[in-house]
Order: sequence, then C-alpha cells, then structure tokens
Amino acid sequence: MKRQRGASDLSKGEIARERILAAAETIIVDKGVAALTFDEVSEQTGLSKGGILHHFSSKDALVRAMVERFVSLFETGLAGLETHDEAAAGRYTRAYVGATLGNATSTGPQYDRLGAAITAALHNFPDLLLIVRQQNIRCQTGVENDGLDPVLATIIRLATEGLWLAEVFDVMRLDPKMKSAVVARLMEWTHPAKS
Amino acid sequence: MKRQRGASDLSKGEIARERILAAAETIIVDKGVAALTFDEVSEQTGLSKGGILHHFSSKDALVRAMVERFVSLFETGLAGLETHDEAAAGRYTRAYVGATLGNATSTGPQYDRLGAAITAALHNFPDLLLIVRQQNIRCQTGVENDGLDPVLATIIRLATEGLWLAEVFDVMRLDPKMKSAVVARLMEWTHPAKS
DNA sequence: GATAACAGACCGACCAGACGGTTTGTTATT
DNA sequence: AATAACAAACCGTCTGGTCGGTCTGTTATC
Repeated sequence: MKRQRGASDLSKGEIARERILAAAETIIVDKGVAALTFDEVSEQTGLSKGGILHHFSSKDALVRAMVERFVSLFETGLAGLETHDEAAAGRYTRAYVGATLGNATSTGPQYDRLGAAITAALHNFPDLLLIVRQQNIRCQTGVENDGLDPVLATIIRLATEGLWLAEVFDVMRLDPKMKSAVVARLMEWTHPAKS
Repeated sequence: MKRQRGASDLSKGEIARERILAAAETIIVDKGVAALTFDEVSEQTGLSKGGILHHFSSKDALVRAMVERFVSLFETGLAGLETHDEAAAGRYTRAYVGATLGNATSTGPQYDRLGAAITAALHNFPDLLLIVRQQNIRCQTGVENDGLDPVLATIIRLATEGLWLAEVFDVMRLDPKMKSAVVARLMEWTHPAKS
C-alpha cells in the first residue's frame, strides 16, 4: 500500500531528527550544556551514536539546529502576540515584552532554561552568534520604529531582556510582586499616552 | 637577609597565585571558558600543571577564585562611585549604572569579556551561583532603598544589566549614539526631579 | 509478481586526543 | 631540618568523530 504523505506527517528520518533534537533539549535543560554529548543523546534517544551522527554530522550541526529552532519559536510567539493587538503604537514592543516575559505559547519554564543554556553555549560556538545577532537586529529595529520614543522603547526592551536573562541564568530571585509591577510598568510605557 | 614584608608585597606563593589567576582570565577572555584548562594555564604561566594544582587544588577552586575576584572588583568600583556622589537620592542606582556601563576603574573591555565568560561558566559550576546571587541581592536591595520609586529603580537596574549582558555576550550591536542616549536617560531617572 | 538495484537509516567497534587529577620526586625558602 | 613551591611522568576517563558494514524499504526491470 502506497503511503500517502500528508503535509504534517514526517518521514522516518525526520521523526528521528525531531526526537534527537528533543532529547538534546532535555539534556541541556536538565544537566547543562556541558552534558550535551553524543553518548548522552544516544542514551536518551535509544539510537546509537552512529545513528545520531547520521542525522547531525557534527556537534556544531546539532547545536545549530537547536539554536535555529529556538529563535524561530520565539519569533512565532512574537508574531502571534503582535497580530492580536489592536492599538498601533507600541504594538511590537508590547509583543516583545509579552513574548519574553509573558505567557505566550512560545514561553514557559523549559523554554527559558533552554534559552539560558543556549546563551551560555554561544560562547563555544561563535558562528552561531550570527543567528542570534540577526534576530536581535530585527528586534531592535522593530522596537525603534514602533511609534514610541526610540530611547524609551529601547530601554523597555533592555529591561525586558535583563529581567529574562537574570531569571533564566538563575542569578536573580526578583520578588514576584516586584516582577509583575515591573512588567506592568513596562507595558504602561508602551502606550504613548504617557511620555 | 631577612625580607621585611610590607602590607602590599606578597609572598612567593601569593605572587604565583596572582599570576595564575591573571593567566586564567586572559585565557577565558581570549579563547572562551572551554579553553580554560590546566595545560593552557600551565603554558601561559610557565608553571607546570603540578605547580598550578599546588595552588588551586581543583578546577572548581580556580574558577571560584576568579568569580570571587570578579565580584569583589565590581563592588569596589561601585563603592568608589558611590562615595563620589553628592546627591543623596538615587546615589546607589547611579553608581550601579556607572559601575556597569561607565568608565569606572572596575570596568573596561577585558573586564566585560571576563564577565561574559564567567556568566557562561556559571552553568557548569552551579555552586558558584550562590556567590553571584548574593551580590545580586545586595544590588537589588540597594537599588530599592535608594530614595527612588522602587519599580523605576528596578527597571533602571534591569535595563543596565540587559545592556551590559547583551554587549558582553556580543549578541547586540547597539548604535553608540543610542547607547549613550539610553545611559543618559537612565541617569536622568535617578534624579528624583523626574518621577 | 518476482527480483535485482539502489538509497537512506542505523549500528557498533574503534581511535586519537584532551582533560582533570594523582603520584613521586626535586628544588628553594626559612 | 622542615616545609612550601614546584616539576614531570603518568593514569583513567571521556569525547567527538570515523569507518565498515547491516537492515529495511522503495523503485526499476524483466
């Protein structure tokens, strides 16, 4: 029987790729970047090391795929929030804050920890910086041309980023009340009423 | 001849410790955390691996010493800026911004890159998180009780941190003009005139 | 429909090098 | 003489990556 392939069912190899990626994320989230080895992925995934290397020809390739997926996940969440916003001015900035600190589909604890791990890993895989940097440029451009005072918008973005990084690196334990107050204030500022 | 020891001259061992620490910093700054190995330190310092392990009994110990030095360097710079500030309100916050983004004695390119490396390394040495976290609590407390609106003060701090991290991780290339505009705005906000 | 030809998926053994750390021995300092 | 400061050889482990080969399924040929 000929297997008819719909749009959203994957070939065997593609399934394996997904499973490997998922395992890699789990490892990185649970045990840190240093624990991301082929052996570990092999164990978690049931595949042999050779099998994994069949799909990702090097560790760089594996990490690169993770970073790309990560970035794309964030941008999807961002775009989603952006379309569900009626007010024009500050729309992008609001979406940015929401996608980073709020409860967008993209975010969540394990996404955050993954972000921390990836950020840390950036040091060891310098070429991956380009991917992140490009996304960063897009964000900065979006924020600067959002109908807000560019400086204020940038500050909102930086504070958002600072809060997120501090949290995901687990260096800061900001009081939850303070956190929501901060987020609320940042959101306020995205409404040109103030200024 | 008896060598009289003044307050600021170090014993031979202490000198070696300093040299090892300095070499470790250079390595971490130039080649990243992953390149920080005993062999590398040994090469850069001229000492043998055994000699290094004589002073730092494990890699953890070495990294711990680096983190402690780093934190203490920052706090020195912070304290320095704090005392040279006449206005009472917002003094700590101003010092914080200055010590992080300005030209305090503590800051500088190699200090920044060191900070990035250490931040990244925090993932592999979880116990060191405590050190950083404690310093972080001190900063947050300082900022919240600085005669400013605590939420605003926190946002200033977060934006500062975000800008610094983005820069040291090299993920953001903020336009210099924008950067100084941001810093200026943040500094403005530390003067309770506004509010 | 049987079979040959091919391709992708995967295994498992292996390797060369790196790394953290130990041990043992030597030199300098007091 | 005692102790601190080193040196050098060495060890066990782990890691990324290679390689030859197998197994499975699909396509072409007859």
